Amino acid sequence: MRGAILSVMNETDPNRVDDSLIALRRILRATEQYERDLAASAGLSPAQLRVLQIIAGKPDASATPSALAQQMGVSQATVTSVVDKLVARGLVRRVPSETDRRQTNVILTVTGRSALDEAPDALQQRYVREFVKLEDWEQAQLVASLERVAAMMDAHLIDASPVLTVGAIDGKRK
Amino acid sequence: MRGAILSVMNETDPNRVDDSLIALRRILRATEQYERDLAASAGLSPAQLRVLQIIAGKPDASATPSALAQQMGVSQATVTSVVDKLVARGLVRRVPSETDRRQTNVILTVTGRSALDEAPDALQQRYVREFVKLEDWEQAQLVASLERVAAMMDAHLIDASPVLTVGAIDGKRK
DNA sequence: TTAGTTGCTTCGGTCATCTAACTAATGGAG
DNA sequence: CTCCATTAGTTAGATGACCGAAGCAACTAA
Repeated sequence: MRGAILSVMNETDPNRVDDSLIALRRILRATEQYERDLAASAGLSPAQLRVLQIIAGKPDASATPSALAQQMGVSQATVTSVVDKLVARGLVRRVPSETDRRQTNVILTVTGRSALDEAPDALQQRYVREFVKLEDWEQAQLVASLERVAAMMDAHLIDASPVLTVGAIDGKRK
Repeated sequence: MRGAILSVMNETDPNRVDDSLIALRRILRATEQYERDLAASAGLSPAQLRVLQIIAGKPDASATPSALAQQMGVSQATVTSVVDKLVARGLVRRVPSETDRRQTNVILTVTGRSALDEAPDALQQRYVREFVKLEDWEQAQLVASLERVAAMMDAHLIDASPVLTVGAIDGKRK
């Protein structure tokens, strides 16, 4: 790797910033890569998978397009097109809301549910397996650090809502 | 409820795995979002920016399409199209290799270089600013944790090559 | 009732990406 | 020195994600 490039120093060791950024990059890359493979093997695109996961994470297994858009950080128009595809595959269904007829609830079908079960969360798999092996204090440490980093990064970003399928985790450790 | 995995201490952790995954998700989302904003403000797409960064990170500010493809984890065809766009904007140039005429070197133009200078690395900006504020031990802690997580995630993935623009880092304060 | 707001879809684009050819150069086996 | 397999890149043709703007309902207030 590189190294001596930034040598001069005063207070903060620049290599540390560097190291942390590199580690972050690795994490990002690994995740992206994995997400792609995963989606591919499940016959779903990452975005489609994400929608399924978000919906599945809701208590009633349903969500409105606008909620999805917000959670995913994309526009409603985008959600519409992704949902279209999921509908076409019979993984979700659009059900008009009864309380407000402008709203549509996107709900999982049985097929969709099982498709999801086939495809574990992108981050999980390998990571979770390793994680549970750690000592208690190490886990706590990691969580604290990650949250710290997350806080540093998304400070201004509204609501980074966890998508993240608690369900899938439960499934594992039951 | 859950967490039967740990026994020793008070059964603190109501799902740490969860927490860590959520934090990770936040990090990913923040990064993606930021990358988009950034790219938008620089008039470049994320992929284009990434190519520029990788090239700039090379000692001679040049890289072959295949090298780019590998580092980015995409196909050569993709690189070709991204590079096409960069060429169209005059940010890079294709220069046939002299040693092997099958090869092409993609090099930064002056314009490309300055475009890059305008656009700091996606991860940096906010994150780095916060990072350097931390106490020394906290930084060390974070780095260790991040590396640990990275190792857990990319175990099998080859080469997570740091793209990451050493240049932009010392740009922060030299 | 009328006007404004909200939720969603439709439309027309751009960009990233892929796989499958295809072209050109290289380099090794005869 | 001549073939041909291999390697580097590009071209072609698709699909998907995404966006902004425009359109349409349905709600909400005045």
